[in-house]
Amino acid sequence: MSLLDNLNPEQLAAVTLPNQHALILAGAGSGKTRVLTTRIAWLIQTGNVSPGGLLAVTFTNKAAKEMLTRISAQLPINTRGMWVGTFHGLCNRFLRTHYKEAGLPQLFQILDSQDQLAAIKRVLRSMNVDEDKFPPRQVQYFINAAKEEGKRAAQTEVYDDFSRRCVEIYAAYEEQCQKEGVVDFSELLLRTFEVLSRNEILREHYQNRFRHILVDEFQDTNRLQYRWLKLLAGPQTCLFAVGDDDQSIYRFRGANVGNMGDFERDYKVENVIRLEQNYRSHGHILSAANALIANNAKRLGKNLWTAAGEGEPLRIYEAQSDGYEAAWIAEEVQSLVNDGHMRRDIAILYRSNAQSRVLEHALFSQGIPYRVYGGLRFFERMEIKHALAYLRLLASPEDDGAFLRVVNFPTRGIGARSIEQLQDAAKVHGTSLYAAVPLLAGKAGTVLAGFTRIIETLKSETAGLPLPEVVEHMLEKSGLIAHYKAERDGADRVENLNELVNAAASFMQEAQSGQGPEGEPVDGNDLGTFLAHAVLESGENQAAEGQDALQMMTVHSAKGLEFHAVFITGLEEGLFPHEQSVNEDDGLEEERRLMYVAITRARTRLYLSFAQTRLLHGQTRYNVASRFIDEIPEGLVKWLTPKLRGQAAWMAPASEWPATPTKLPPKPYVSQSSPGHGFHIGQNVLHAKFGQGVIVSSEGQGADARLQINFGRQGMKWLALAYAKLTPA
DNA sequence: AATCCGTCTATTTTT
DNA sequence: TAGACGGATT
Repeated sequence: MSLLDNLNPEQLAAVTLPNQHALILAGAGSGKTRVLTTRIAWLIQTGNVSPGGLLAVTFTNKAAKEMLTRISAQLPINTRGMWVGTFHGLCNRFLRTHYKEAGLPQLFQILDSQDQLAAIKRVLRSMNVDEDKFPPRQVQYFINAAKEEGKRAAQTEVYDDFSRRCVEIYAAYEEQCQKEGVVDFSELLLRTFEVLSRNEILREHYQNRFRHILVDEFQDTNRLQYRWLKLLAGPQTCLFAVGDDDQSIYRFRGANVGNMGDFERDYKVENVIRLEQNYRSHGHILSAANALIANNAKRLGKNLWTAAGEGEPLRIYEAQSDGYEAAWIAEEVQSLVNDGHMRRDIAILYRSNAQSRVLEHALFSQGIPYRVYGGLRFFERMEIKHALAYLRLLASPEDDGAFLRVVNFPTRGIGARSIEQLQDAAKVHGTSLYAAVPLLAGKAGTVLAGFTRIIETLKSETAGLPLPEVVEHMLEKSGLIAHYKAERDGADRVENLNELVNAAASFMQEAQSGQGPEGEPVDGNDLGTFLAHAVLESGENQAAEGQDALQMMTVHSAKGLEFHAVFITGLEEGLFPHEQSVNEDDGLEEERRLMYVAITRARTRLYLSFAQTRLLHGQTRYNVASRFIDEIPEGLVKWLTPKLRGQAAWMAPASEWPATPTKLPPKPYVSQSSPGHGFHIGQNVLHAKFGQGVIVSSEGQGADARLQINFGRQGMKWLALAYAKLTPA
């Protein structure tokens, strides 16, 4: 069996491309990962390159891991020596090796976004900056945006008072990080980039080493990442970029689709290979996706096709309210399960996390097991962050962030006054907080010395111990376990802390088996390596797999996944496309790409649903169906509810009604709020012809608002507010 | 040091 | 509506 068996002509062309730069436009479900890994295997097998000459970069650890597994499955070689990992993981590896050239301490610590925010808050406080005028989050965004443009504070341009001050804060933040020996996520990239730019010897070394650089999800790269790639790629390096501009959905975090076009131009790419055969979805689903995305103007161009049949039409459901929508979905899921489908092969997708609530409620009351993706991950939990802070102090006492986090946690009578004195002393002597402790006299000095003694004792007691035992020891001696055991709802936290010991154990095990997270053996006993691992790979953001459960997630997190049946919910103007995106430059097109991603997740069955009314932020909103529904050709869809322009579904004759959910949500929706005009739901009104009635529901806003009114004997009517002469009764 | 209360805010997310 | 956060209270 050859590597190249069963590849289609385009895949084959991509895999066996001679040594040159290449851009692969890989549509959804077109076998992108397979091409990437087979290309690597092929390059090695044909002797084009040795594993050490390969660099493959991804965005997520999951993708990197998957790539390594698949390469190993295809080739009986050791993947050791190959650089496969995330941008951040690879930069970390580089900086650990060349810490001197990078001007970093050997055991530099990595800050995650939370830590970074805390560090920025400290800077703001030390500079006496008004946090109302300069919200820490905004400053964080500013700094990261600058770094992702490759700019230091000195090079960051200023256009107003706000940005001027932000640049000053940026400069102070840089200085603080340097002093404390910490590095944030974007710093990993920028620092590596700078070292490579300025150090010719190193640059040439790596340029000579890496003969082939492969990039996954190229449409998601930001400007700095692209420049980083350009720097690593020497005259003899072939760049192989795989991406899909139609699936570019991360502009909001700096992704620059333009990199694809730039790459084509910068490297005079002769071969743009399109992978357009889709192996995932049935015909109607693909046609819907193609038709929808054709509404975007800025595209490189691509049309998916499948050898599979047309399959079923897309099913569209219009619900009276979000509650009804959820109840209907729950019933439909149950009937799919009754038909023998696994719950894990069914997904409910939504645009924003807030939508999961109603859905969860309906699923819960029908007793359908489900898993919601997103939320806190293991290494981001408070108790874990505390534990890691103790470990960080063991590894590097200069880490003021870690120091402040746990100096008084669990509480040991070290108040704000003591900390303030300590900070002053540290500032005067130019030392870290930890090193400044012996400088303090009096009560503050005593209590603080008590803390450093704990750390010192811990350090000597754990010297030479295996990592899991170090962690176990730390949990005891720090008092963390005791603290959470004493706390009312601390049981889960204690469990998580114990899980940290297991995490350390399995980290070591993985390290000893020769496969570090980046594919190279690591010193499994190295506390510093474990800490970096914890930050860079903060773990699954979902608890135990366990039973067969329905999958719930945002459309963003569904990217790259596929399911037998998919529900795309909340397809309403304002929600999907989101109202905030519509104002953004290119926002609508990105929303459409998001919808494209959502549609292409489905293999055989796709449901689209929307609700006339939705409770959002404690207010009832009256919604119109999403324009994306209109963009799907009629011939591909089947309306489960009567398609009535602007009319409520329940106005249709009973015969046309779909099966009503048997279990309705407990409270459909009750609202007294009004959408802009003077009338509200439940209000009694008088009409010249129909007499007295009560407002049942409404839709639209302002001048084109329409009200549904129950006139009792005269029946239910929809009236346009602008024409019906209504008076409050 | 812990608890309470008012205020604010509310797309999308990986590293 | 609900959650997170900061400041004030006990």
